[in-house]
This record gives sequence, structure tokens and C-alpha cells, in this order.
Amino acid sequence: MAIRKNKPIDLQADMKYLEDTMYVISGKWKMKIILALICGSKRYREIAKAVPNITFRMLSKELKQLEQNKLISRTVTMDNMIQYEITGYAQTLAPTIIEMIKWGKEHRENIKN
Amino acid sequence: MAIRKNKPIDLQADMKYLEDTMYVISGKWKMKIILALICGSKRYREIAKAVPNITFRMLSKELKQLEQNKLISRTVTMDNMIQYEITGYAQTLAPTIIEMIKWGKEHRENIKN
DNA sequence: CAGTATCCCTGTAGATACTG
DNA sequence: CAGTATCTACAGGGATACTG
Repeated sequence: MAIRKNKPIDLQADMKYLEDTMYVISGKWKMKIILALICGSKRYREIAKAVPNITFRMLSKELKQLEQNKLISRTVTMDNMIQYEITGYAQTLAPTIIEMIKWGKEHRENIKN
Repeated sequence: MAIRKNKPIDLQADMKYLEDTMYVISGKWKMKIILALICGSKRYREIAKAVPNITFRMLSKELKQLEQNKLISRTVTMDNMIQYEITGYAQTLAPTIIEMIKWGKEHRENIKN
């Protein structure tokens, strides 16, 4: 890693990597949808319930984008149900999401005031 | 942590924590500014140089917001220079930023296609 | 159930010029 | 050096109704 004891190896490169990640997870919903999927939601309505206040419109849009970015897969099962799953690729986002939840948890009070 | 082997403790709570964090780091610039500060930038123009393509307008706006959220501090030094520093509070965001950079680095190829 | 179709509004951010 | 002031644009997202 580049950040260590204020001795960055290549700040400009890290900026770019950070930007890439920000781009993928940008927007109000993507990370939440991924979290829902990580936690086991598979069906469209299931995801909609797991992600508070999301509209169908936004859910559809985001699912499509996430699929395009290979973060999730959409399949029709044998009994004709639609099933969403995160890809192995998206699984690698888990540590990032976990860190974000951790941070939000630990610093909730500070955020409020 | 809540995410572990598909057995979330409280998904709705985690959604909220995730949302809090997303809110704090939202926008195109905040994380980059924090990264610049973590890596040692202190002066306004220094930060402006460290964060590619940011305009003065955005830098000013974001610095103000970050200050309000207690993520950075702005002080005038004895020799009348403006000095920005991240707070201990913002230091705790480092693991999240590191995870994001890591992810961006590892998955750069996938993002490109 | 799994979505689409419209319509509309606001916030985020860019460009550019200016200031103490 | 460390910012502020305007003016503008567009994309992200909300509300609501509808569909196969």
C-alpha cells in the first residue's frame, strides 16, 4: 500500500485508483445494493425491501449498471424466477464496505453533531 | 462486524451506517482531499496541486464542509500561513481509503473494460 | 413478480473572472 | 498566497403511473 507513515510512494497513482473505486461505487445506491446482495438478497423485490427507500426506477437503473460493470449477475432460474447475485469481483468490495460500515458505526455520534 | 458468512446481525442498521459514511465521503473530491492531507499536504495550493483538476471553487467549498464535519482543521500559523490538517477523527478514515485504493489498484483492468 | 415510462427538480460541479 | 463571485450545465434522482 501507498499510504504508510506519511511516506506515499506515488500519490498521483493512488489518486487515480481512489477515483476508479469512487466511480464504481458512486451514487446513493450501489453500495447498499451490493450490501443487500452480500447479505443474501436475490430477488428484485427482496432487494427493494432490503434497501430502504429505493424506488423501482433507481433499483432497475443501478442493477443494470452493476451488471454492466460485472459486479452482479442476473439469471433466470429453471422455475422462471429472476435471480441476482454478486460476482466474485464484487465480493472483493466486501472489505471496503465493511470498513465503511465500521466507520459509520464508530462515528455516528460525531456525524450527528 | 455485521457481514460474516452471509449471517448479518442487523442489515437495516448496517445500511444506515453505510449511508452515514457515504454521506461524509460523498462527492467527487472529499476523499481525494483527505488523501492529500494524509499524505502530508498542508497548504491550500499544495492541496490544489495534489488533487488533480480540482478548481479553487470546489476546493474551498469542500474544505469548509470537511472543517464543519470536524474532519480537518484550519489554522493560521505564527508566521501567518494557513495550514490545513486532518483531525484524529479523519485519520480513522484511513483504513477505508486504503481499502478503496487497494480495490482500485487490483481491479483497474476490469474497470477499463 | 419484475420491471418501464414520463415528467420534473435540485444539487454538484465546471468555467471564468476577480480580490485582499 | 488563499481564496470569492457569477453564471451555467447537466446528471442523479424523486414522484407517480403504468405494463407484460
